[in-house]
Amino acid sequence: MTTDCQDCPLRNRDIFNPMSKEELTFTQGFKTGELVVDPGTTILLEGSNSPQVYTVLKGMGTRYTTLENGRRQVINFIFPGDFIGLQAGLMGEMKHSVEATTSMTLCVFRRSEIFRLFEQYPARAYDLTWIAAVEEHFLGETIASLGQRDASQRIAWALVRIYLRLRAVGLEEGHTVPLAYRQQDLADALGLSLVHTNKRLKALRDAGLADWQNGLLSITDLDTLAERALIDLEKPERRPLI
Amino acid sequence: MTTDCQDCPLRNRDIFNPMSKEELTFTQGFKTGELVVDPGTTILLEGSNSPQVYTVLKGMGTRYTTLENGRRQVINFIFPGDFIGLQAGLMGEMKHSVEATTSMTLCVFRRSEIFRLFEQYPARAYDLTWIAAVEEHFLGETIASLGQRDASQRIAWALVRIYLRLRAVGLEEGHTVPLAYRQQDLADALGLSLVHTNKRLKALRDAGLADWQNGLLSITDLDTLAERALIDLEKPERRPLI
DNA sequence: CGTTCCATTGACCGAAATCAAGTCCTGTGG
DNA sequence: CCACAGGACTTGATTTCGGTCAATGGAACG
Repeated sequence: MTTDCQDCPLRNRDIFNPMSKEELTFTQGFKTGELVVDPGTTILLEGSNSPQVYTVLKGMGTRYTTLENGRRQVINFIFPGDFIGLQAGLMGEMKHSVEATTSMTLCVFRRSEIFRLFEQYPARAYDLTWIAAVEEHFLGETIASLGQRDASQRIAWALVRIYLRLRAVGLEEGHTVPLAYRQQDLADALGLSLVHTNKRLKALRDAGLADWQNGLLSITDLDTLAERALIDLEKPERRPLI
Repeated sequence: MTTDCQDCPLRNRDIFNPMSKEELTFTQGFKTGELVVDPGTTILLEGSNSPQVYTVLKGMGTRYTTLENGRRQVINFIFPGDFIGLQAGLMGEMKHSVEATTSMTLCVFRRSEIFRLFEQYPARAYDLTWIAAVEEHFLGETIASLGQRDASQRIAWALVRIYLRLRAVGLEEGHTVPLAYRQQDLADALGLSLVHTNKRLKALRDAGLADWQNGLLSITDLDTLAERALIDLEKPERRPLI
C-alpha cells in the first residue's frame, strides 16, 4: 500500500519542478518500496554503506556528525522532499548519520540503480546533480550563518528558513508549522549551547516575533524576523524531486 | 598553447580517479580553452550567470559570500583540481563569488555543454555528481568545525586540511606548501576575528606545530597538529577530476 | 509516586571580539 | 635616493557574548 509517484502529495508543491507523466512512470519504476520508521530510528549511519537511497515523503529528521571530542553537529534538518543517501550512493560511505525525529515515511531506491539511471535517464541524473548543487548551496549558507551571525541572528535565521521550507511543502496552518525537535537539536545545529539557545528563543518570544513551543513553531512577524536574521525574503527557487 | 588533458599535471596525482585514454580525449573535447587571471580577479560573481564552468589547473582562490551586514564568509579555499561554477551551471545563478588570490590558470568548459554531457557521457555526468557530493561532504565538515571546534582547533583543522590538500596535488616541498592568502582570509573562513586568528597562529608557531608566514605554510608536527584539530588522519579518498 | 527527559532561569566565568597602537614592507613619486 | 602612504601583521588592554554550572519545574511514563 505504498504511495504512487503519480499521487505524491509533495509533487505538486511549487518548490519542486514539475514532471511529465512518463517521467513519473519512470520514477515509479526506480522506486523499490517505502520505509516507515519510528522516532529515534537511525536511518543512515556514519561510516556505513547503505544499499539504499531515499526521498523523504513524510516526517522530519536530523543529519549530523559526531566529532572526536564527542560533540554533535547537526548539519541540517531533514524535511519532506529531501533526498538522502547520495553520498553513500556515489562515494560508497556515509559521512554523516541521519536519524528520524518524528515518525517518517521514506521512498526507497536501490543504490545500485543509480548508475543505470545515469546511463538511461540523463534528465533524472541531471536532477540528481541539481539536488546536490542545491544542497551545496544550503550548506554554504549555513557556513555563513555559523561564521558571521551572532546567536540571535542565527536562531532567527534558522527559524525563518525552517518555517519557509515547511510552508513550501504545505505544512503551514495559520502562520504555524509543526516542529518536533528538541532545543538541543537546534543548539547543535547552530553551534550554540542549549542554555543560550533557550534564552534567545525566549527573547524572540517576548519580542513577539516567533514562538516555538510544544512542537509548534509560530512565526508572528516574518518580515521583522527575517530582517533580524539578515535574510532577504525572495521567492524560493525550485528544485527537482525524485 | 593550452595544456592537453593527456598531459594534465594533476591527472596522475592519486587523489584523482584515473581516466582512460578515450575518456581523456572526450574531456579534451569538452574543454573549450584556458583562462589565466591575475591575483585579485573575480572569476565568478554572486548573483551573476556565468556561461562557463571551470576546473582549476594552477593557482589558488577563495569562494565567498557577503552577508547583508557586510561581513564576508569564505566558504572554502579553491585549489588546483577544484571544479567551480557547477551551481550556476545547473541552477542558473551563482550563489557565491570566486576570486583569484594568486594568479590562476583555469580549464574552461562551456556551460551549455553540460546537458549534452549528461546525455552522451553518463560516466562523466556521474563524475560531476560525485564531485558535488564530495564538495557537500567537505562543507559538512566545515559546518562541524565552525559549530563545534574552538578557535585553536579550527585553525589547526584548517591548516591540516589545506596542507594535505596541497600535498595531494604535489605542491609540498619538505613539509611546507605555498599558501598566499592573508590572515584575514583564514579568519573569514573560520568565523574568527583577524586579531584572534593572528594570536592563535602565533601560539601554533610557538608550540612548534605549524608555521605560516610569507606565503609559506610549514607543518612541523603533523600528528600532534591533527590531534589538536580533532582530525583523524586517514588516507584521503579519491575523487574525479574533470 | 519515583524516574527520566526536556525546558527554564540565575550566577559566574572565560574565550574571543573589539579597540588601539605600533612595526614591517613594498611600491610610488618627489 | 629618500619620504611617505597603504597593506598586512603584531601585540596589549578592555569588553562582551555566550558557555558552563547549578537548581528548579513540569510532563510523560512505568
